[in-house]
Amino acid sequence: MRIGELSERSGTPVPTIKYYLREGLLPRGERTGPNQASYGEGHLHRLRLVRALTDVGGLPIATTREILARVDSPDPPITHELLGHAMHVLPPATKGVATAEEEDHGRVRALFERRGWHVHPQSRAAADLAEVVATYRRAGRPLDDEALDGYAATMEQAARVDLDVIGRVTGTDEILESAVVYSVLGDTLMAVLRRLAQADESARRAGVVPGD
Amino acid sequence: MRIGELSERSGTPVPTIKYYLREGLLPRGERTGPNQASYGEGHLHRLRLVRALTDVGGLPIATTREILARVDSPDPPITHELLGHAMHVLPPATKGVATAEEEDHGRVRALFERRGWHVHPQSRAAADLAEVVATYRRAGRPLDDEALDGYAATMEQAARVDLDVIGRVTGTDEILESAVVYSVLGDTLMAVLRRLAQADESARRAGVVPGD
DNA sequence: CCGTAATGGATAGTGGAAGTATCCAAAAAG
DNA sequence: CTTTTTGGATACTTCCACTATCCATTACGG
Repeated sequence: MRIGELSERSGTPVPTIKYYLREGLLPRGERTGPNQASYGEGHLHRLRLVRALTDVGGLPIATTREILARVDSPDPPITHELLGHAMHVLPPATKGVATAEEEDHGRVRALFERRGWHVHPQSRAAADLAEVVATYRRAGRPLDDEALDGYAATMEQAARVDLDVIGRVTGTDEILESAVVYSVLGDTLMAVLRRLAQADESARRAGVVPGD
Repeated sequence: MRIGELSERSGTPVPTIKYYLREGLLPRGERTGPNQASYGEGHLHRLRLVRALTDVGGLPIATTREILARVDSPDPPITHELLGHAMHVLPPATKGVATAEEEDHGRVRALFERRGWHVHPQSRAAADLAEVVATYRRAGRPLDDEALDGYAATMEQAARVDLDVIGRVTGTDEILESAVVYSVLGDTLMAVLRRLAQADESARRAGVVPGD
């Protein structure tokens, strides 16, 4: 197909597709003449993936390009760590603006200890967590250990659902892509479901009989 | 205090504080002369709140202003629905770019039914959820009912932790602000904890003995 | 007391991100 | 055989979140 059909079928304007081609988010089509190229179903799939990650996942274009490059790279992730590897592909959850104090890092290490989490305390994710903990504190709403444990336990459950869902995907080369999709869109999904669950729980506690 | 100290104590550059004053995110200080004004601890608190919501919560300036305006407004939220009300103050979780089909809305209604959620299917949050469900589908990774239920159950648990934490806050006028902080920063916290829990769960399933 | 620095407030400018618009000669379509 | 579309390059636009500059005052340090 040519770019017009790609645009039609994906709902993306032609100039935007050209922009993604320039930026390397979408591979060029196969050249068939001086001003002709042909795109396949793979291009359409990739384009839909880009829109999902950027529009709903909220990823910047530059981050999306890096993630896709790693998803495409044929270097062999050891099967045994394929899923753990997929996590490395993911974008950082924070912008790294606030800086955490030793106090916050200590609380993060203690949390890992309590939950038996197998995570290197120097990892990027651990630093992100300390940053978020520090932000709660500075905003005047510190998180106590009970709350932190409660949220951690909740996310353990979410992670089990994630891995179950990803585990259902067959095809080694599809696993990495699906891990990215489920993880990135998962953040947005969690946020939306959490708002709904909050509203419901709030009504429930206010004494509104469910199903009323 | 004057603007220099406010800047010092909050870690925010003076020009940025002036920008927030212009944009109405921070109330003006009390005028004490033609070019002098004095700020109090309340201003410092508000400034830290703004930085928490924008830097770590990722909210745009305009959204932050609207939220703060509602937090400030003294119109009486009925105690019985104060927490549910707080949810209305919150920003939408999606940008409303993708459009869901009837199929997606149907799945959302069915989910509400299965979980006994007390939510109006025409609400903004329900539309957001349908949009996210549609995005998974278009990205070629549809969510089945089992996964959706699993995530919903997880977020019910998160919401219970949220309401427990918010419930510990005393002082009626503080509750709305804390509900906003916990909800907004909670999204980021969930995302970070989920990455960590995913990595741990992934290692666990790969046969790495925990605590090894 | 006096020179330097900081202040409140207004107005203008910057830099990055994500597209849009325009142009072109060469196909393609009706 | 005229009109539209195409691939590709280059230039332009819009929005956002700040920064910089300016100015007539205070405030501060020696």
